[in-house]
Amino acid sequence: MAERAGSEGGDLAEARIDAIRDAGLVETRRAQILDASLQLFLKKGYAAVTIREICAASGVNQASLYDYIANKQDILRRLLNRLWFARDIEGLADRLAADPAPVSEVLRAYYAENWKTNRDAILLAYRSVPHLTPEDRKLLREREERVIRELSARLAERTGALEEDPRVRTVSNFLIYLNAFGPFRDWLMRDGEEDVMLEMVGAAVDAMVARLG
Amino acid sequence: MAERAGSEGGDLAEARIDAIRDAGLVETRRAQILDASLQLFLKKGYAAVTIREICAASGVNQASLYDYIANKQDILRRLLNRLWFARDIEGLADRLAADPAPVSEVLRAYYAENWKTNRDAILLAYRSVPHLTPEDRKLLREREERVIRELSARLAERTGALEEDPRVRTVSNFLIYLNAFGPFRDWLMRDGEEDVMLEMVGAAVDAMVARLG
DNA sequence: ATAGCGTCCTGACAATCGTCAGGTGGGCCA
DNA sequence: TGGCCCACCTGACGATTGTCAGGACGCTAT
Repeated sequence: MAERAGSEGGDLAEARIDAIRDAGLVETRRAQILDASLQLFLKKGYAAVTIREICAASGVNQASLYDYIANKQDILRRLLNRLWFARDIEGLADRLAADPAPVSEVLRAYYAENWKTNRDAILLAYRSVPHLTPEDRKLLREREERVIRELSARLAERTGALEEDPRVRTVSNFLIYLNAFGPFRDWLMRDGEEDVMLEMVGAAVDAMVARLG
Repeated sequence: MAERAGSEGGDLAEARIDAIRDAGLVETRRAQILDASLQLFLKKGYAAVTIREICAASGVNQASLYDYIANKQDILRRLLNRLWFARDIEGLADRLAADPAPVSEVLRAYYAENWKTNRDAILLAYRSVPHLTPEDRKLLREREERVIRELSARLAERTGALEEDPRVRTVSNFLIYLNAFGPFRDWLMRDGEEDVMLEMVGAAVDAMVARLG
């Protein structure tokens, strides 16, 4: 009924289509479609983008498009699976578990690395929420909850705070929100201020983490 | 050519319509239309909401609607003027100038008061950006820039940092972003954690402000 | 060369969109 | 009571939407 990506499950259901036999071709064309769609969705918003625009930008014929994706919603779901559900924000928890450096340093390093990479994923996910079905929205939320829970566990472990302490959960939530600072504000931030941004965000993170001790 | 709201200018152009004589009635109907539209825009996103839905929700006839607003874009512009441009985030700078309490306390008090009030304005503005004309987008950005500039001036004044210091600008930007934390994450935060949230955010703000000294 | 098959594309569908012309009705003033 | 003005509404317009049936095309194997 639905193909599943390689991850541990929990991602959005992707329709199966078997009109085209050549699996490699399917992959190629789907990549074209998804790449073009992402650009357009980010620029104009999901609902304002037409199938015809996607076809023009991806070079896929309007009828052929439906040999590779089931419908417009299916494009969004595949994009979110590719960007959001496969995104390595969960790596933050793993890194806290593995890296013996001080918590605040681990966090700073993480932000410095991921700030720009996650940009598209964050913007697409936050802005697409209204266009998702309730079930898909639920899955998005559950993934966030899971990430926050893992992060909380590592954070408690490293700072000595209790995992049930609501402050731990709040800080976790906050750390993830901080990761979206760059993407959401880059219509205002100028180039070259990124190091300043990191320094100040780092200071904020330090303070919050210190409170947990 | 365009009505102007009472504020100091810089808001979005609203079309003038003179089909209806009774000014009070115009105000009433427009309020109905804008209230209904806001709910729908927040729930489904601007592009996905139809005029027919707005009419059904507001109780205004589909043809009569155009006696009170010029077109769909006009609704969004009026909403942003009412919510975003009239929003009192600028009050943060004023408050910093007037309140002799420590900077961090002033900030905490501000967040505590405005967290929920600005919710709709923030979500609508952030999510509507793709549906605005380039000119309107420019006005949104200019307003943010202005707010940040004023905030930077007060912040420099109070902390002794130089106004040209890029860290000041970054912290200002950050303070405004923080104001959107609640709205953006309330699909995850549970009720009753607001005080915890404020405590941790407060600690973060303290740390950043201290760095400016 | 020809048959067979898998991909691509022309062209169109029903539905829905934003918008509005033009008629209707009811209340107010003479 | 009659006329008029003004807000309301019916009904429809052209355009655009997501979707797809069915034919055209090109390749490969014989």
